[in-house]
Amino acid sequence: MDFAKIEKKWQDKWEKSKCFQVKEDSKKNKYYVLEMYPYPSASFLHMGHVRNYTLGDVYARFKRMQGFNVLYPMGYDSFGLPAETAAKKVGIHPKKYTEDSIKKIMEYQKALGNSYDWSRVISSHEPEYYKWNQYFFLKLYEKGLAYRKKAPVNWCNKCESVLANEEAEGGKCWRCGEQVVKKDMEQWFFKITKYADKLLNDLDDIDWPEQIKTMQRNWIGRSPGVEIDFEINNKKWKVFTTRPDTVFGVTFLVMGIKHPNLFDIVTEKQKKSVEKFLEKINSATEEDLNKLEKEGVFTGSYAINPVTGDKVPVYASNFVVADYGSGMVMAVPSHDQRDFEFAEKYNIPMKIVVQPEDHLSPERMTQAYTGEGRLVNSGDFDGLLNDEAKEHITKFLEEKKLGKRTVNYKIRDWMISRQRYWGTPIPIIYCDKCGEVPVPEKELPVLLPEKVDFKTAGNPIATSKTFVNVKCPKCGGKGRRETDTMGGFVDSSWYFLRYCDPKNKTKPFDPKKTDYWMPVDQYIGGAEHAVMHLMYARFFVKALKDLGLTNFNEPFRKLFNQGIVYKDGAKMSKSYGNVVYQTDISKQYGIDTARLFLMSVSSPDKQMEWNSDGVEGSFRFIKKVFDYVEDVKINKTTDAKIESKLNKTIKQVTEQIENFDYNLAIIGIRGFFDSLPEKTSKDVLEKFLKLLHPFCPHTTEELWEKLGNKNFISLEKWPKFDEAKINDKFEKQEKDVEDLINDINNILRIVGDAKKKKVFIYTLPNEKEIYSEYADLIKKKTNLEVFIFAVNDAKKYDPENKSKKSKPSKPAIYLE
RNA sequence: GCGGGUGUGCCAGAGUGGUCAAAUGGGCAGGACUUAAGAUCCUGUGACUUAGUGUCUGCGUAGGUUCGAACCCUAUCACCCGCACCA
Repeated sequence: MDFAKIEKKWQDKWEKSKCFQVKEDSKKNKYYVLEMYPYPSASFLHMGHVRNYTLGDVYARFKRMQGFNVLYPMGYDSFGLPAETAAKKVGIHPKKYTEDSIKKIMEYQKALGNSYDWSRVISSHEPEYYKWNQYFFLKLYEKGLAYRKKAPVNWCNKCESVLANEEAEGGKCWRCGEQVVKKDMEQWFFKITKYADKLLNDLDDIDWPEQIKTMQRNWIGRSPGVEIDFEINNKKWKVFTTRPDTVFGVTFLVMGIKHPNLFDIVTEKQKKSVEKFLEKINSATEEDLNKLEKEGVFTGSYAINPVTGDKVPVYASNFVVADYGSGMVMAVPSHDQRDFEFAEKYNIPMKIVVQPEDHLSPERMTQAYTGEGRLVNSGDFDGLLNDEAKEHITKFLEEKKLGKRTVNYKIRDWMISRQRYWGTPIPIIYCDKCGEVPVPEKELPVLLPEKVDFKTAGNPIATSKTFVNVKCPKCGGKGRRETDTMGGFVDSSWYFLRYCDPKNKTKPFDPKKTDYWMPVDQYIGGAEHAVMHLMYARFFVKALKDLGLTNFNEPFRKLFNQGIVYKDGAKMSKSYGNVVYQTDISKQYGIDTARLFLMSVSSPDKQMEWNSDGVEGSFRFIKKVFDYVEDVKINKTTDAKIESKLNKTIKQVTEQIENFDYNLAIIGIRGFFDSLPEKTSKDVLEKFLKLLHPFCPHTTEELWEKLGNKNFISLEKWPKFDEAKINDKFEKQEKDVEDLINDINNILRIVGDAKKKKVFIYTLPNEKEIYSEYADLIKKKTNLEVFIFAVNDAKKYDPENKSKKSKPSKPAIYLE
């Protein structure tokens, strides 16, 4: 079996025949299988990649054989930092670096034998692709969904450059080691928050792992509550709370120290101490900030509690997030742990307003009470269960115009701008007269300048004068082009749409085509994208729908998270130095072995420990199949036993592949193969090959051809099972025979006498025929000469009269 | 701290109330074949016991529910992954 030759042969044939290229066909049901497109940073594939791609290919091949029109494309997420870093370090242009990598990766991917439609390859760094990023940006900008505002970025003073989070790890600049500071700079955003509710609610309609949905729900962080007006120095300030039931217990207010209007309420007298406090917090490094406990400072002002009229002090503290809610909270130390800790530290009194059965008293409390109880010290609301009181007090506040219901979200707008070269230029021009001016659509794409200086600090793109200095599209005056580029998540938010129509020159895609193919039926990728890519892509699709460009709500109907491949206790990756390359295995055993092995060791959604030992087993199996099919004698008929087992196997394997229980499916296929007799029918063989095909496409194509078929097994119909042919009687028989064999072997072991050469089996008269059918098997498994008698057989050989022990399904045994 | 997950035999990994001493593969041991090695095939692989039997121990640890638990519940430990003061 020359697997290298076989692989090459079929990969060439597939490519030449274009058999995996698809087009829209209204007569056929479509199925869109997609793996998250890879970032082409590494020019090799390791077992983690092979596992991921095989996972998708098995599904695509399975669905194709089931008669679906399967779209299964591949492409490259080719913009991004690593290429730029390489350019700076080694002096290779990111474009060359990227395109070289893509070439290599593609070569390795093709060697996997996956059934991609290679005519649809896209790379996001190509102008034909990123042009449409710019187009979408302009559309979103028109609708007010793209906007610019100040936001903090990582900044290195020495390099005078913005740093990506990865470059600012540990709060130090990766290049010079300088302390990284947070600096407010103008940044571009997409208004994902506008879609918060849709993003949350539509999760119910998609078939994703619960874990990912939960992560997205938490990330969106919807919390309904009330905004209450507190008066400070005769001015109303809004305060958001989810616990209006505790409003009578407010003993102080806290404003976030980053609140833009903090100094409006700081009194002259307190100014110095507030400033000192801010200085202290600001000088702390990013790392220390996370460990910092709740600290605060009195602002000098007092607020009036709208329901009690009490005057309570207003503090500023680091524990309040300035850009959530109103950036200020009402503190109820008796019923909120954070407020409790703060109050203890600064000796602020507390007031109990929710009283549980076992009475609380402020003196004895060691932590806040956040449970259920009845209201006390709350005026007319006393006696209500606090849960009911929430609603009553909210109504009261609304009636008295002291507050109103609102919903807050944790999710923030999506910051898309990067002060980086290797990305899509943002199509905006700044003009002294006209301000921020979008580039007219017909001037797209705004090409990324190739000749830039990677040596100087800052964003390399800014070194291209021809790029930066342009005329204002509005007034023709002097303009300056935006030098920020879009982060890579913009690219990956719609690439699955481009696959539907990858060569379209006039539009990002033809809606007729996306309407046919979308949504992606089965998306496959790592869980690490739970709240980034998967959220952005959902937002994008929803926004595009509102722009009238598409007709569907969700991009990915089903999602499957593959498990990570580990080795020596760490995730397989180049940086850990524990990679096993695709070629390490394929050279020695062939790629089908690698595929089969990876799919059989464990459930695909679980992490797995790489262990090369097991590969042998998969290799042996493929070899056995190969030898068997080459030498098998073809029988015209098939006996009912095999027929039953075959149909049962088809039934189970079909279900198992559908549910991604690939490991179990393979066990079933192997089990069926083991039960094949020396002679078998072509039909059985062909069905068996079809079941195996998604896992071992090359081997099965080769054997399919050997059986005299001229077409591709890849395009054959998935076998159907016939429930009527499944007969459990055979299974019972098999089990009985197996028991018998075990018994014989058991006796052999007990007597410890290797001299036994013959086994005499005494069955009930009506069972003799059944056991006789298995005589060969019994011989094989016991290594004894087999004689089978019915108990009433007058001529039977039975010197010890064992035959009287015979029972139904349990023949008697005598060894000699 | 919160949320999610995992913990099974020498190893990897199935199994989620009885049919479980626990699939499948690997490793290891023994046997067949062979001049030999390899390949292939068969058997065994918790303990004790037994002409095909029976008993005990056992699925992170400790309890509980049940006629019955690897599987359900409670507590606990370990590891992994997210989020991280969101009022």
